[in-house]
Amino acid sequence: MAAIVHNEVFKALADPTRREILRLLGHGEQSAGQLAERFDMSKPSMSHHFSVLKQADLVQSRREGQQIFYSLNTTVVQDVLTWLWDVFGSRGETQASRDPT
Amino acid sequence: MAAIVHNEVFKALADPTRREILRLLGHGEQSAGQLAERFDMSKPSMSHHFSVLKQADLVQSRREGQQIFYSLNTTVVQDVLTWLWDVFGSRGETQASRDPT
DNA sequence: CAGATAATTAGACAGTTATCTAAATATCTA
DNA sequence: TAGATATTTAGATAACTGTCTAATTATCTG
Repeated sequence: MAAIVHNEVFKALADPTRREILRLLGHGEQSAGQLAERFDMSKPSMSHHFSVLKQADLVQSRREGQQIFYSLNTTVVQDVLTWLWDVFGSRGETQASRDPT
Repeated sequence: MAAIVHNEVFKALADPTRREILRLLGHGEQSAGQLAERFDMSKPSMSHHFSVLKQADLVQSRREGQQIFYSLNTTVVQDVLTWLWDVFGSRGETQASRDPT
């Protein structure tokens, strides 16, 4: 049940643009173009952010014709929540197994 | 209830050393020296990490004689949990208040 | 006060990251 | 196949970050 959270996940969350992308994807999947037009940033830069999120396994992608649709991968974020809860949430309670990073 | 999480908080969590510091502080407050001797890293480097954590308001410090004791600031992490939950936690369930945009 | 201890600040440096423009790849349609 | 559209890849660069050593500050004690 360890819920290992790789460093990539935290690094991916460290950028405000990427967090905003995740928040938008919270409304449902969107194409790269749809996402990109919401930001004042070049498309290659946006593509870079998609890549980081994908590498962290925070999002999934699917091609449909010329477009690529991104969506949240909620299970990984469950792991982040678990990590945070493990460190901060159980203050003063029984110390179960603890997972390094 | 918005639970604004500053960028500093996520940037602070992006480093594995800092996450380990937080984890250790989960057992209770510790002095800078006690924490530092757990890591294969110079004391100034550790001090830098303490500073980042403090700036993010993830930890608090208190001086006792020559030593400075650090402890978790759990309320800020509650905000992180809330942010994550807001984005990822309620997928597919009853749609409570969700941030517009 | 002088010396010891605990911790931080200052400054330098290597590695990483976010961003851009230009070029390439993939797909659709006429 | 040629052209249009959607997206990524390549390469460059400025800014940021983590680390170190050396120096400084703060506190305690004889």
